[in-house]
Amino acid sequence: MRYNPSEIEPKWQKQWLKEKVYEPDLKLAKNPFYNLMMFPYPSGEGLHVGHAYTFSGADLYGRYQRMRGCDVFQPIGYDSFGINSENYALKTGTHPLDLMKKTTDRYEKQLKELGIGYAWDEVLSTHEPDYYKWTQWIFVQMFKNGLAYRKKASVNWCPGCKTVLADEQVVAGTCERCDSVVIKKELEQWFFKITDYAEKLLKNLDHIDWSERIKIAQKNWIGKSEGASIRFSLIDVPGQEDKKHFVEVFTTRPDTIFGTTFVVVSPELAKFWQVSGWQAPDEVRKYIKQKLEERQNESTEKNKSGIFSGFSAVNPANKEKIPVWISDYVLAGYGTGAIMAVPAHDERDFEFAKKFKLPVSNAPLVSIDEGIKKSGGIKKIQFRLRDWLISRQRYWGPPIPMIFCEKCQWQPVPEKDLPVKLPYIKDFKPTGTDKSPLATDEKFYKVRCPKCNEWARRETDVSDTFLDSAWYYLGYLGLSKPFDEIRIKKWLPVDMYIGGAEHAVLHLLYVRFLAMAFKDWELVHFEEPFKKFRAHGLLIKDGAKMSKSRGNVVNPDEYIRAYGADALRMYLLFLGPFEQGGDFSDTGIKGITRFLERVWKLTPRVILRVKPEGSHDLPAGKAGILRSAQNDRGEVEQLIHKTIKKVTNDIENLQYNTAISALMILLNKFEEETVAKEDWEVFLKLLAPFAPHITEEIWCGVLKNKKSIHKEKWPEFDPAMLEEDTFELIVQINGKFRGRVSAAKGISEEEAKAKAASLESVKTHLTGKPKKVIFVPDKLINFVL
RNA sequence: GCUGGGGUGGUGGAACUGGUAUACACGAGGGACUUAAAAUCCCUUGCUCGCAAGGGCUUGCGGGUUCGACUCCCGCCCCCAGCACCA
Repeated sequence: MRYNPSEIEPKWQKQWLKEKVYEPDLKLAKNPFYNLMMFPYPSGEGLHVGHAYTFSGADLYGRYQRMRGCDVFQPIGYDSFGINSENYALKTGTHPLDLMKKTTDRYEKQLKELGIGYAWDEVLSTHEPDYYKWTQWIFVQMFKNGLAYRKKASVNWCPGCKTVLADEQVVAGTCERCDSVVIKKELEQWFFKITDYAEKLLKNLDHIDWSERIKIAQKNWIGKSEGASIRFSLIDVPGQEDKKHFVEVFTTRPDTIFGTTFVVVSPELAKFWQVSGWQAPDEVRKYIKQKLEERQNESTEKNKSGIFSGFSAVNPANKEKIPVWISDYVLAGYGTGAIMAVPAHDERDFEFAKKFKLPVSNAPLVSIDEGIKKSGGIKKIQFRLRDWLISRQRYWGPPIPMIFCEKCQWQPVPEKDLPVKLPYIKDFKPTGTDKSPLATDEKFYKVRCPKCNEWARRETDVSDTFLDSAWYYLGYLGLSKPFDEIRIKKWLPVDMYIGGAEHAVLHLLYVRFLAMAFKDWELVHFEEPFKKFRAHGLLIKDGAKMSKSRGNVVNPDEYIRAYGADALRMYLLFLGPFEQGGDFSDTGIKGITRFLERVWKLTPRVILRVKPEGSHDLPAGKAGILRSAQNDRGEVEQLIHKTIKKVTNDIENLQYNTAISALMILLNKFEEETVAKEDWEVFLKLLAPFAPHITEEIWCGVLKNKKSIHKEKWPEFDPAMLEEDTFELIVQINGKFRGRVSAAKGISEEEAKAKAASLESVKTHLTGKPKKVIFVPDKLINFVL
């Protein structure tokens, strides 16, 4: 019988579903383990091989935990709301609602063909009213708790996606999604007050078990700076001579206060002064106007420009009169929008001073505390993190559940009226204005005020997709009641979360923020939703990222068809360390196919307990010696225990590539031997998380076991078996390897010397008496000449 | 520029706490089987000098510490990811 994955794989996939192998009892599970992986957004192209890679790696971990005796909950769903899905709908001219059914069905089929062990009973899609009812409910709670507010601000606008974006979605001045250059617009929008949690978001990073690179990215993004806020009085401001004015700056270097030679303010702050009565000279007005316009259209230039305001400030520390400049190198949205410039200690200030021939002081430094004291400043902590802009002027998202009434102002939709259903709008194209397409549907937006019952207007923007995904791990526990206390206590926080590093300051930050809010509202008992998070690497092709534009995207379907899901999964994980990613090439998959075929072929030989065919006339060599040795069994048994240890450790550390190599080594050994059935069973169990179908077929189909191998107990190694009484003594001369010799453990230096000296290769090099001998017990001996 | 990760054979990649560099695969070459091919099995395979025995060299580059360095220290170069005028 040949190994035929296309026959056995679908068979077991069906059987597993039927037996509910991957459906733990959410209420009664005794040993819960929540194994979560980032859910995909269903793109029209279907699942690609990158998904296959990450899901295989995460599934392997879950399978391992199941065999370790855990009730593993491994759910899946679709991040189906949002601009990505909507854009695809626009491209194909299909309504996203009609599209979703088709695409999620396709994903489900593909995921099942990969043999990922999901709890399909709990599958969810964020665009379904059952789900977004709770997304909206969370919005309402945010509003009621003062964490959702409206503010007119200069916000990021993506001309490609025709909507505003959060700071986190702007990558190097361009849209994270469509690469358009993001511009600034002055708009009134909904924000979530993530900054309230800046300190906690930062502090908790110290104790959560997350991939280091994600923690660092979040730390930088939150960007805590400790410094001082210092006031500089302004003198002779034209048009304001009669009043006392000052400018407040934020600095992390109050110790350099005596070196301050000028003050710089952002064009935005200058504009504000102008509006407040400052009569600026014409060329200054012109400059401000021009810079403000530029900031609308392009990301900030590094070429510093600037202009003298015409008036001065007083350095509070030494009472020196210094000029006030206006420049675009000072940001409006950070600190106070004004800085004290210390060219002697700040590269940017130095550059600016050089360009405009401003003085550079060499005044000495003082201590930070003294600097603050002398300048009359106060200590201040400043974060780089800004509030989360949550509204989107698009169609395909959960309508923001708010109503505006002229009399009562903003009112949340009463909870009993949730969900606010997204109406089916035929023309769902973004309008390009600051209004969502929902604003064209009078039936939708014309409502009664929930408070006074007068006619009012419903909010027509939808919320950011990242709000949908910021709580989905709760949704899997049951959409009828996602905050069910018993289930939450049992399953959360999530034991293991695996996903992409690209979400470091997006999803992974938002999801922590929401959990902290939930904790404060006493909905959950944890601040941190994921005990452990690991970022997987990126699967690349020919050294480059896979992308549609490069045309190097690999579809997993054809590989499943040609080699089977087991081979594909195992091959992907063999490419490199899971946290580092790998380079996909289709030649390497053959190696895994050969391996699985050899596993398949060895099975009948194990049952019959025969040596491999043709073993008698194998040439003497590694194999020949092994067979003739008396202690065959001992050596094989030791290797089995070594392999159990290695595979176990490697899975724990997500080093699947080396675990697979250890399994290959064991198989190579088995092929030279007569294998005992119990040893073979150990091997199959170790292989089961890597290749779930073939191992199940052998386990149940060939070996006639009743219970699925995936519910079997993970093998344990006996540490005593790993102890050896002999070791390979390494012999070096001048630190260079010259040979090795087997020796009993614990031999003395003298014995080792004698043993080493008897080696031919040593004799030829050991000329004369060594100056020194280095002896490392049970390891090596080094003669220094 | 800053932060993090990395640079090892023809390729993907191994290597404990400083102690045999190149595990495991892929590819390549040779052989067996076959009418032939595929598949399979066996052997070889870091580079280099040598008929051979054997020698020399080799973990991005240059130094250092050490009996001994892929591993530690100093100085550089390159690649990937993130941040980027955050005062």
